[in-house]
Amino acid sequence: MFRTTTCGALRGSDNGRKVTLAGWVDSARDHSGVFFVNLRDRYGKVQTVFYSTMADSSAFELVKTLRNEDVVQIIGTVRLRPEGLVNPNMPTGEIEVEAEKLVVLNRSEVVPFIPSAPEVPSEEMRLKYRFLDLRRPEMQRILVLRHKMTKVMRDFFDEQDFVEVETPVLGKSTPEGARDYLVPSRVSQGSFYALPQSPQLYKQLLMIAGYDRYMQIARCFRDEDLRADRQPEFTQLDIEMSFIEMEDIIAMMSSLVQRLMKDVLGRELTLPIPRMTYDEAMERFGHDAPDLRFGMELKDVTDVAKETEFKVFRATADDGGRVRGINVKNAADQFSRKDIDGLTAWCADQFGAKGLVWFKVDADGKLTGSSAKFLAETDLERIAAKLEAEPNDLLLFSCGDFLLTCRVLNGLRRRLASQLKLYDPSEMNFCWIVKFPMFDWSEEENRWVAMHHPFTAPLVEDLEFLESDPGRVRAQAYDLVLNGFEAGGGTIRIHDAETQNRVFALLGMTREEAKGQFGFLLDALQFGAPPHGGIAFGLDRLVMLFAGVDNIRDCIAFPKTAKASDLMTGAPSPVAEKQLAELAVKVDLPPNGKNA
RNA sequence: GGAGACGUAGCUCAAUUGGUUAGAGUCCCGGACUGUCGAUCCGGUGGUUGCGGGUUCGAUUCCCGUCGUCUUCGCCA
Repeated sequence: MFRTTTCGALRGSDNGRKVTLAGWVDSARDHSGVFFVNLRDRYGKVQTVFYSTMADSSAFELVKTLRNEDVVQIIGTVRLRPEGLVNPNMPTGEIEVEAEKLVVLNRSEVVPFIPSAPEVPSEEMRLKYRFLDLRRPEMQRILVLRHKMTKVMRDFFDEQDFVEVETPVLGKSTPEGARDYLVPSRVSQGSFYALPQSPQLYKQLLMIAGYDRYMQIARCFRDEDLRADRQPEFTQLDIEMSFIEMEDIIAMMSSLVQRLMKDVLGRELTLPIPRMTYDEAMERFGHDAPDLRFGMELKDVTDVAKETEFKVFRATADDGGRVRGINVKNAADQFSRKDIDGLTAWCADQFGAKGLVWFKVDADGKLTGSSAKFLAETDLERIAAKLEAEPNDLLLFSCGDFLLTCRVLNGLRRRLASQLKLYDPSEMNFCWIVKFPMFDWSEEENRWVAMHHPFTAPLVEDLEFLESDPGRVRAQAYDLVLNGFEAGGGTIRIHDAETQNRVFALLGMTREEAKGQFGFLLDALQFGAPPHGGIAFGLDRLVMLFAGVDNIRDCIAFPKTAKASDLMTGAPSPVAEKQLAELAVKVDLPPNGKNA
């Protein structure tokens, strides 16, 4: 037997047990007559001790040659540590293993970095030597947490009669949505598969096929630029149900989240999860995924702006724009003029804000600041009242069209809350956002585009405006928000061909175009499609939030860099001419082609 | 596609307004030590300052380009 126990398992009660351990050398300490080796595996660490007086003297010579990350097997006896030498910082600190035999299973070269070192190496090093990085306890904690979460998900849905079905990875490219990853076909030269952005259409077809409760932990691909919380290859918990309404999905998923909180983090979550409409979220927080762990809500003062002579305010209001602001409570003394200029420049750079109007509240509750002199006393008082200004508050205002003020104030709100530590980072704050708009007007394409996807069902009460006032139509859509991140989202689908065709028409798609792209779905809708809907959670992001880390790469075993490359394997890479020839693919780099 | 930050020893970092031989910790090598646990102590090896160009008497430092990593805007139905 290679090992009779793991490195993290031994306790005082194992005193006297003869054990065989196997693992990596975490540290080796030479005290001449006594030699300590801390042995590590994914279950923990245990101290082993070698004495110069041990029976097998060759083992004592051998142990002196051990270096970090050598893989060894140690046979010995568990001993309670002598009095005063117990290490309370180690779970196995009550005991040590007195070695009798040492087998070197494999020597390690000198490692580029030591997994147990206190300083974390640069991310570049970690990604290049990911196998070493994954030896770090923090990475093991996250990957095990991820496993627990997917296990809870599978158990939960299994108990509710869901069926896990795998859908294809090689699929058909569709023009809507994100850029596709393409895979050339050898058998049909000149034709391409697309990797799925999500299993959306397949899961709807499964509903039509009668699998009324479907789940999948599905890999999805989107060839778009990356972010701290976005990878080109990511995982969704994908759900679809038949004969249900939005309330059923929300209840089901709320219950899952409650279970995850309980089983994974040991924390209670009281249901129901609060709800907010999209309009309310945009009005109060400037974003459709508001972070509700802190206040600093957006307040509108456009009506004051309309009546004032202060040009910045007045012009905005007269142009049909909005003047909105936030109150940074009790922070005026923490922001110098220079700091505020810094915030203004940041807003200009990040969101295209023309400027910020700011006031500080003095000890008498009066607004002061460079813009105060342009405003009448009564206007200042009205503004102060609307923002519930108190002495030493800092008020920041953004002027412009509604969406600009949303972007600017949401950005400021998040940045300042983080900077001023206005929330408990360990809080898990869930919220459902409902009643999203169906369509967005695209200036670029000069047409309406679907905000979710073109199979989303409109709210029944808004159906009548579908042609007359598309901007007014709201969708049967719902997002779960956790700590200001969109954790997941879903919709009730259109299940009749007539409504589907009306939506396609509004999106500027002819019947022929729709048929060409989604013909199989339109066909299927005519063969007995049940009412259905579903949702998908971003698993990597959910793990990130449950693990309390701020980076999705730490939640994926082998992630990609911001340029979508894998520093360990070197993917993507050029391929042999022969491979390209088989696929009838020609590489045509631009003259300044940056490709290697 | 745009913006910003960073790139110095194997690793983590320092280096004053641009100024002598680019330092420290760790790792590694050698030595000491019978109770350490981020061991300690003594000694030693280790550098094309990412790469290319420019300014300068002199560049880790300033400028331009380029590559890489990160953050972010656009983008992500």
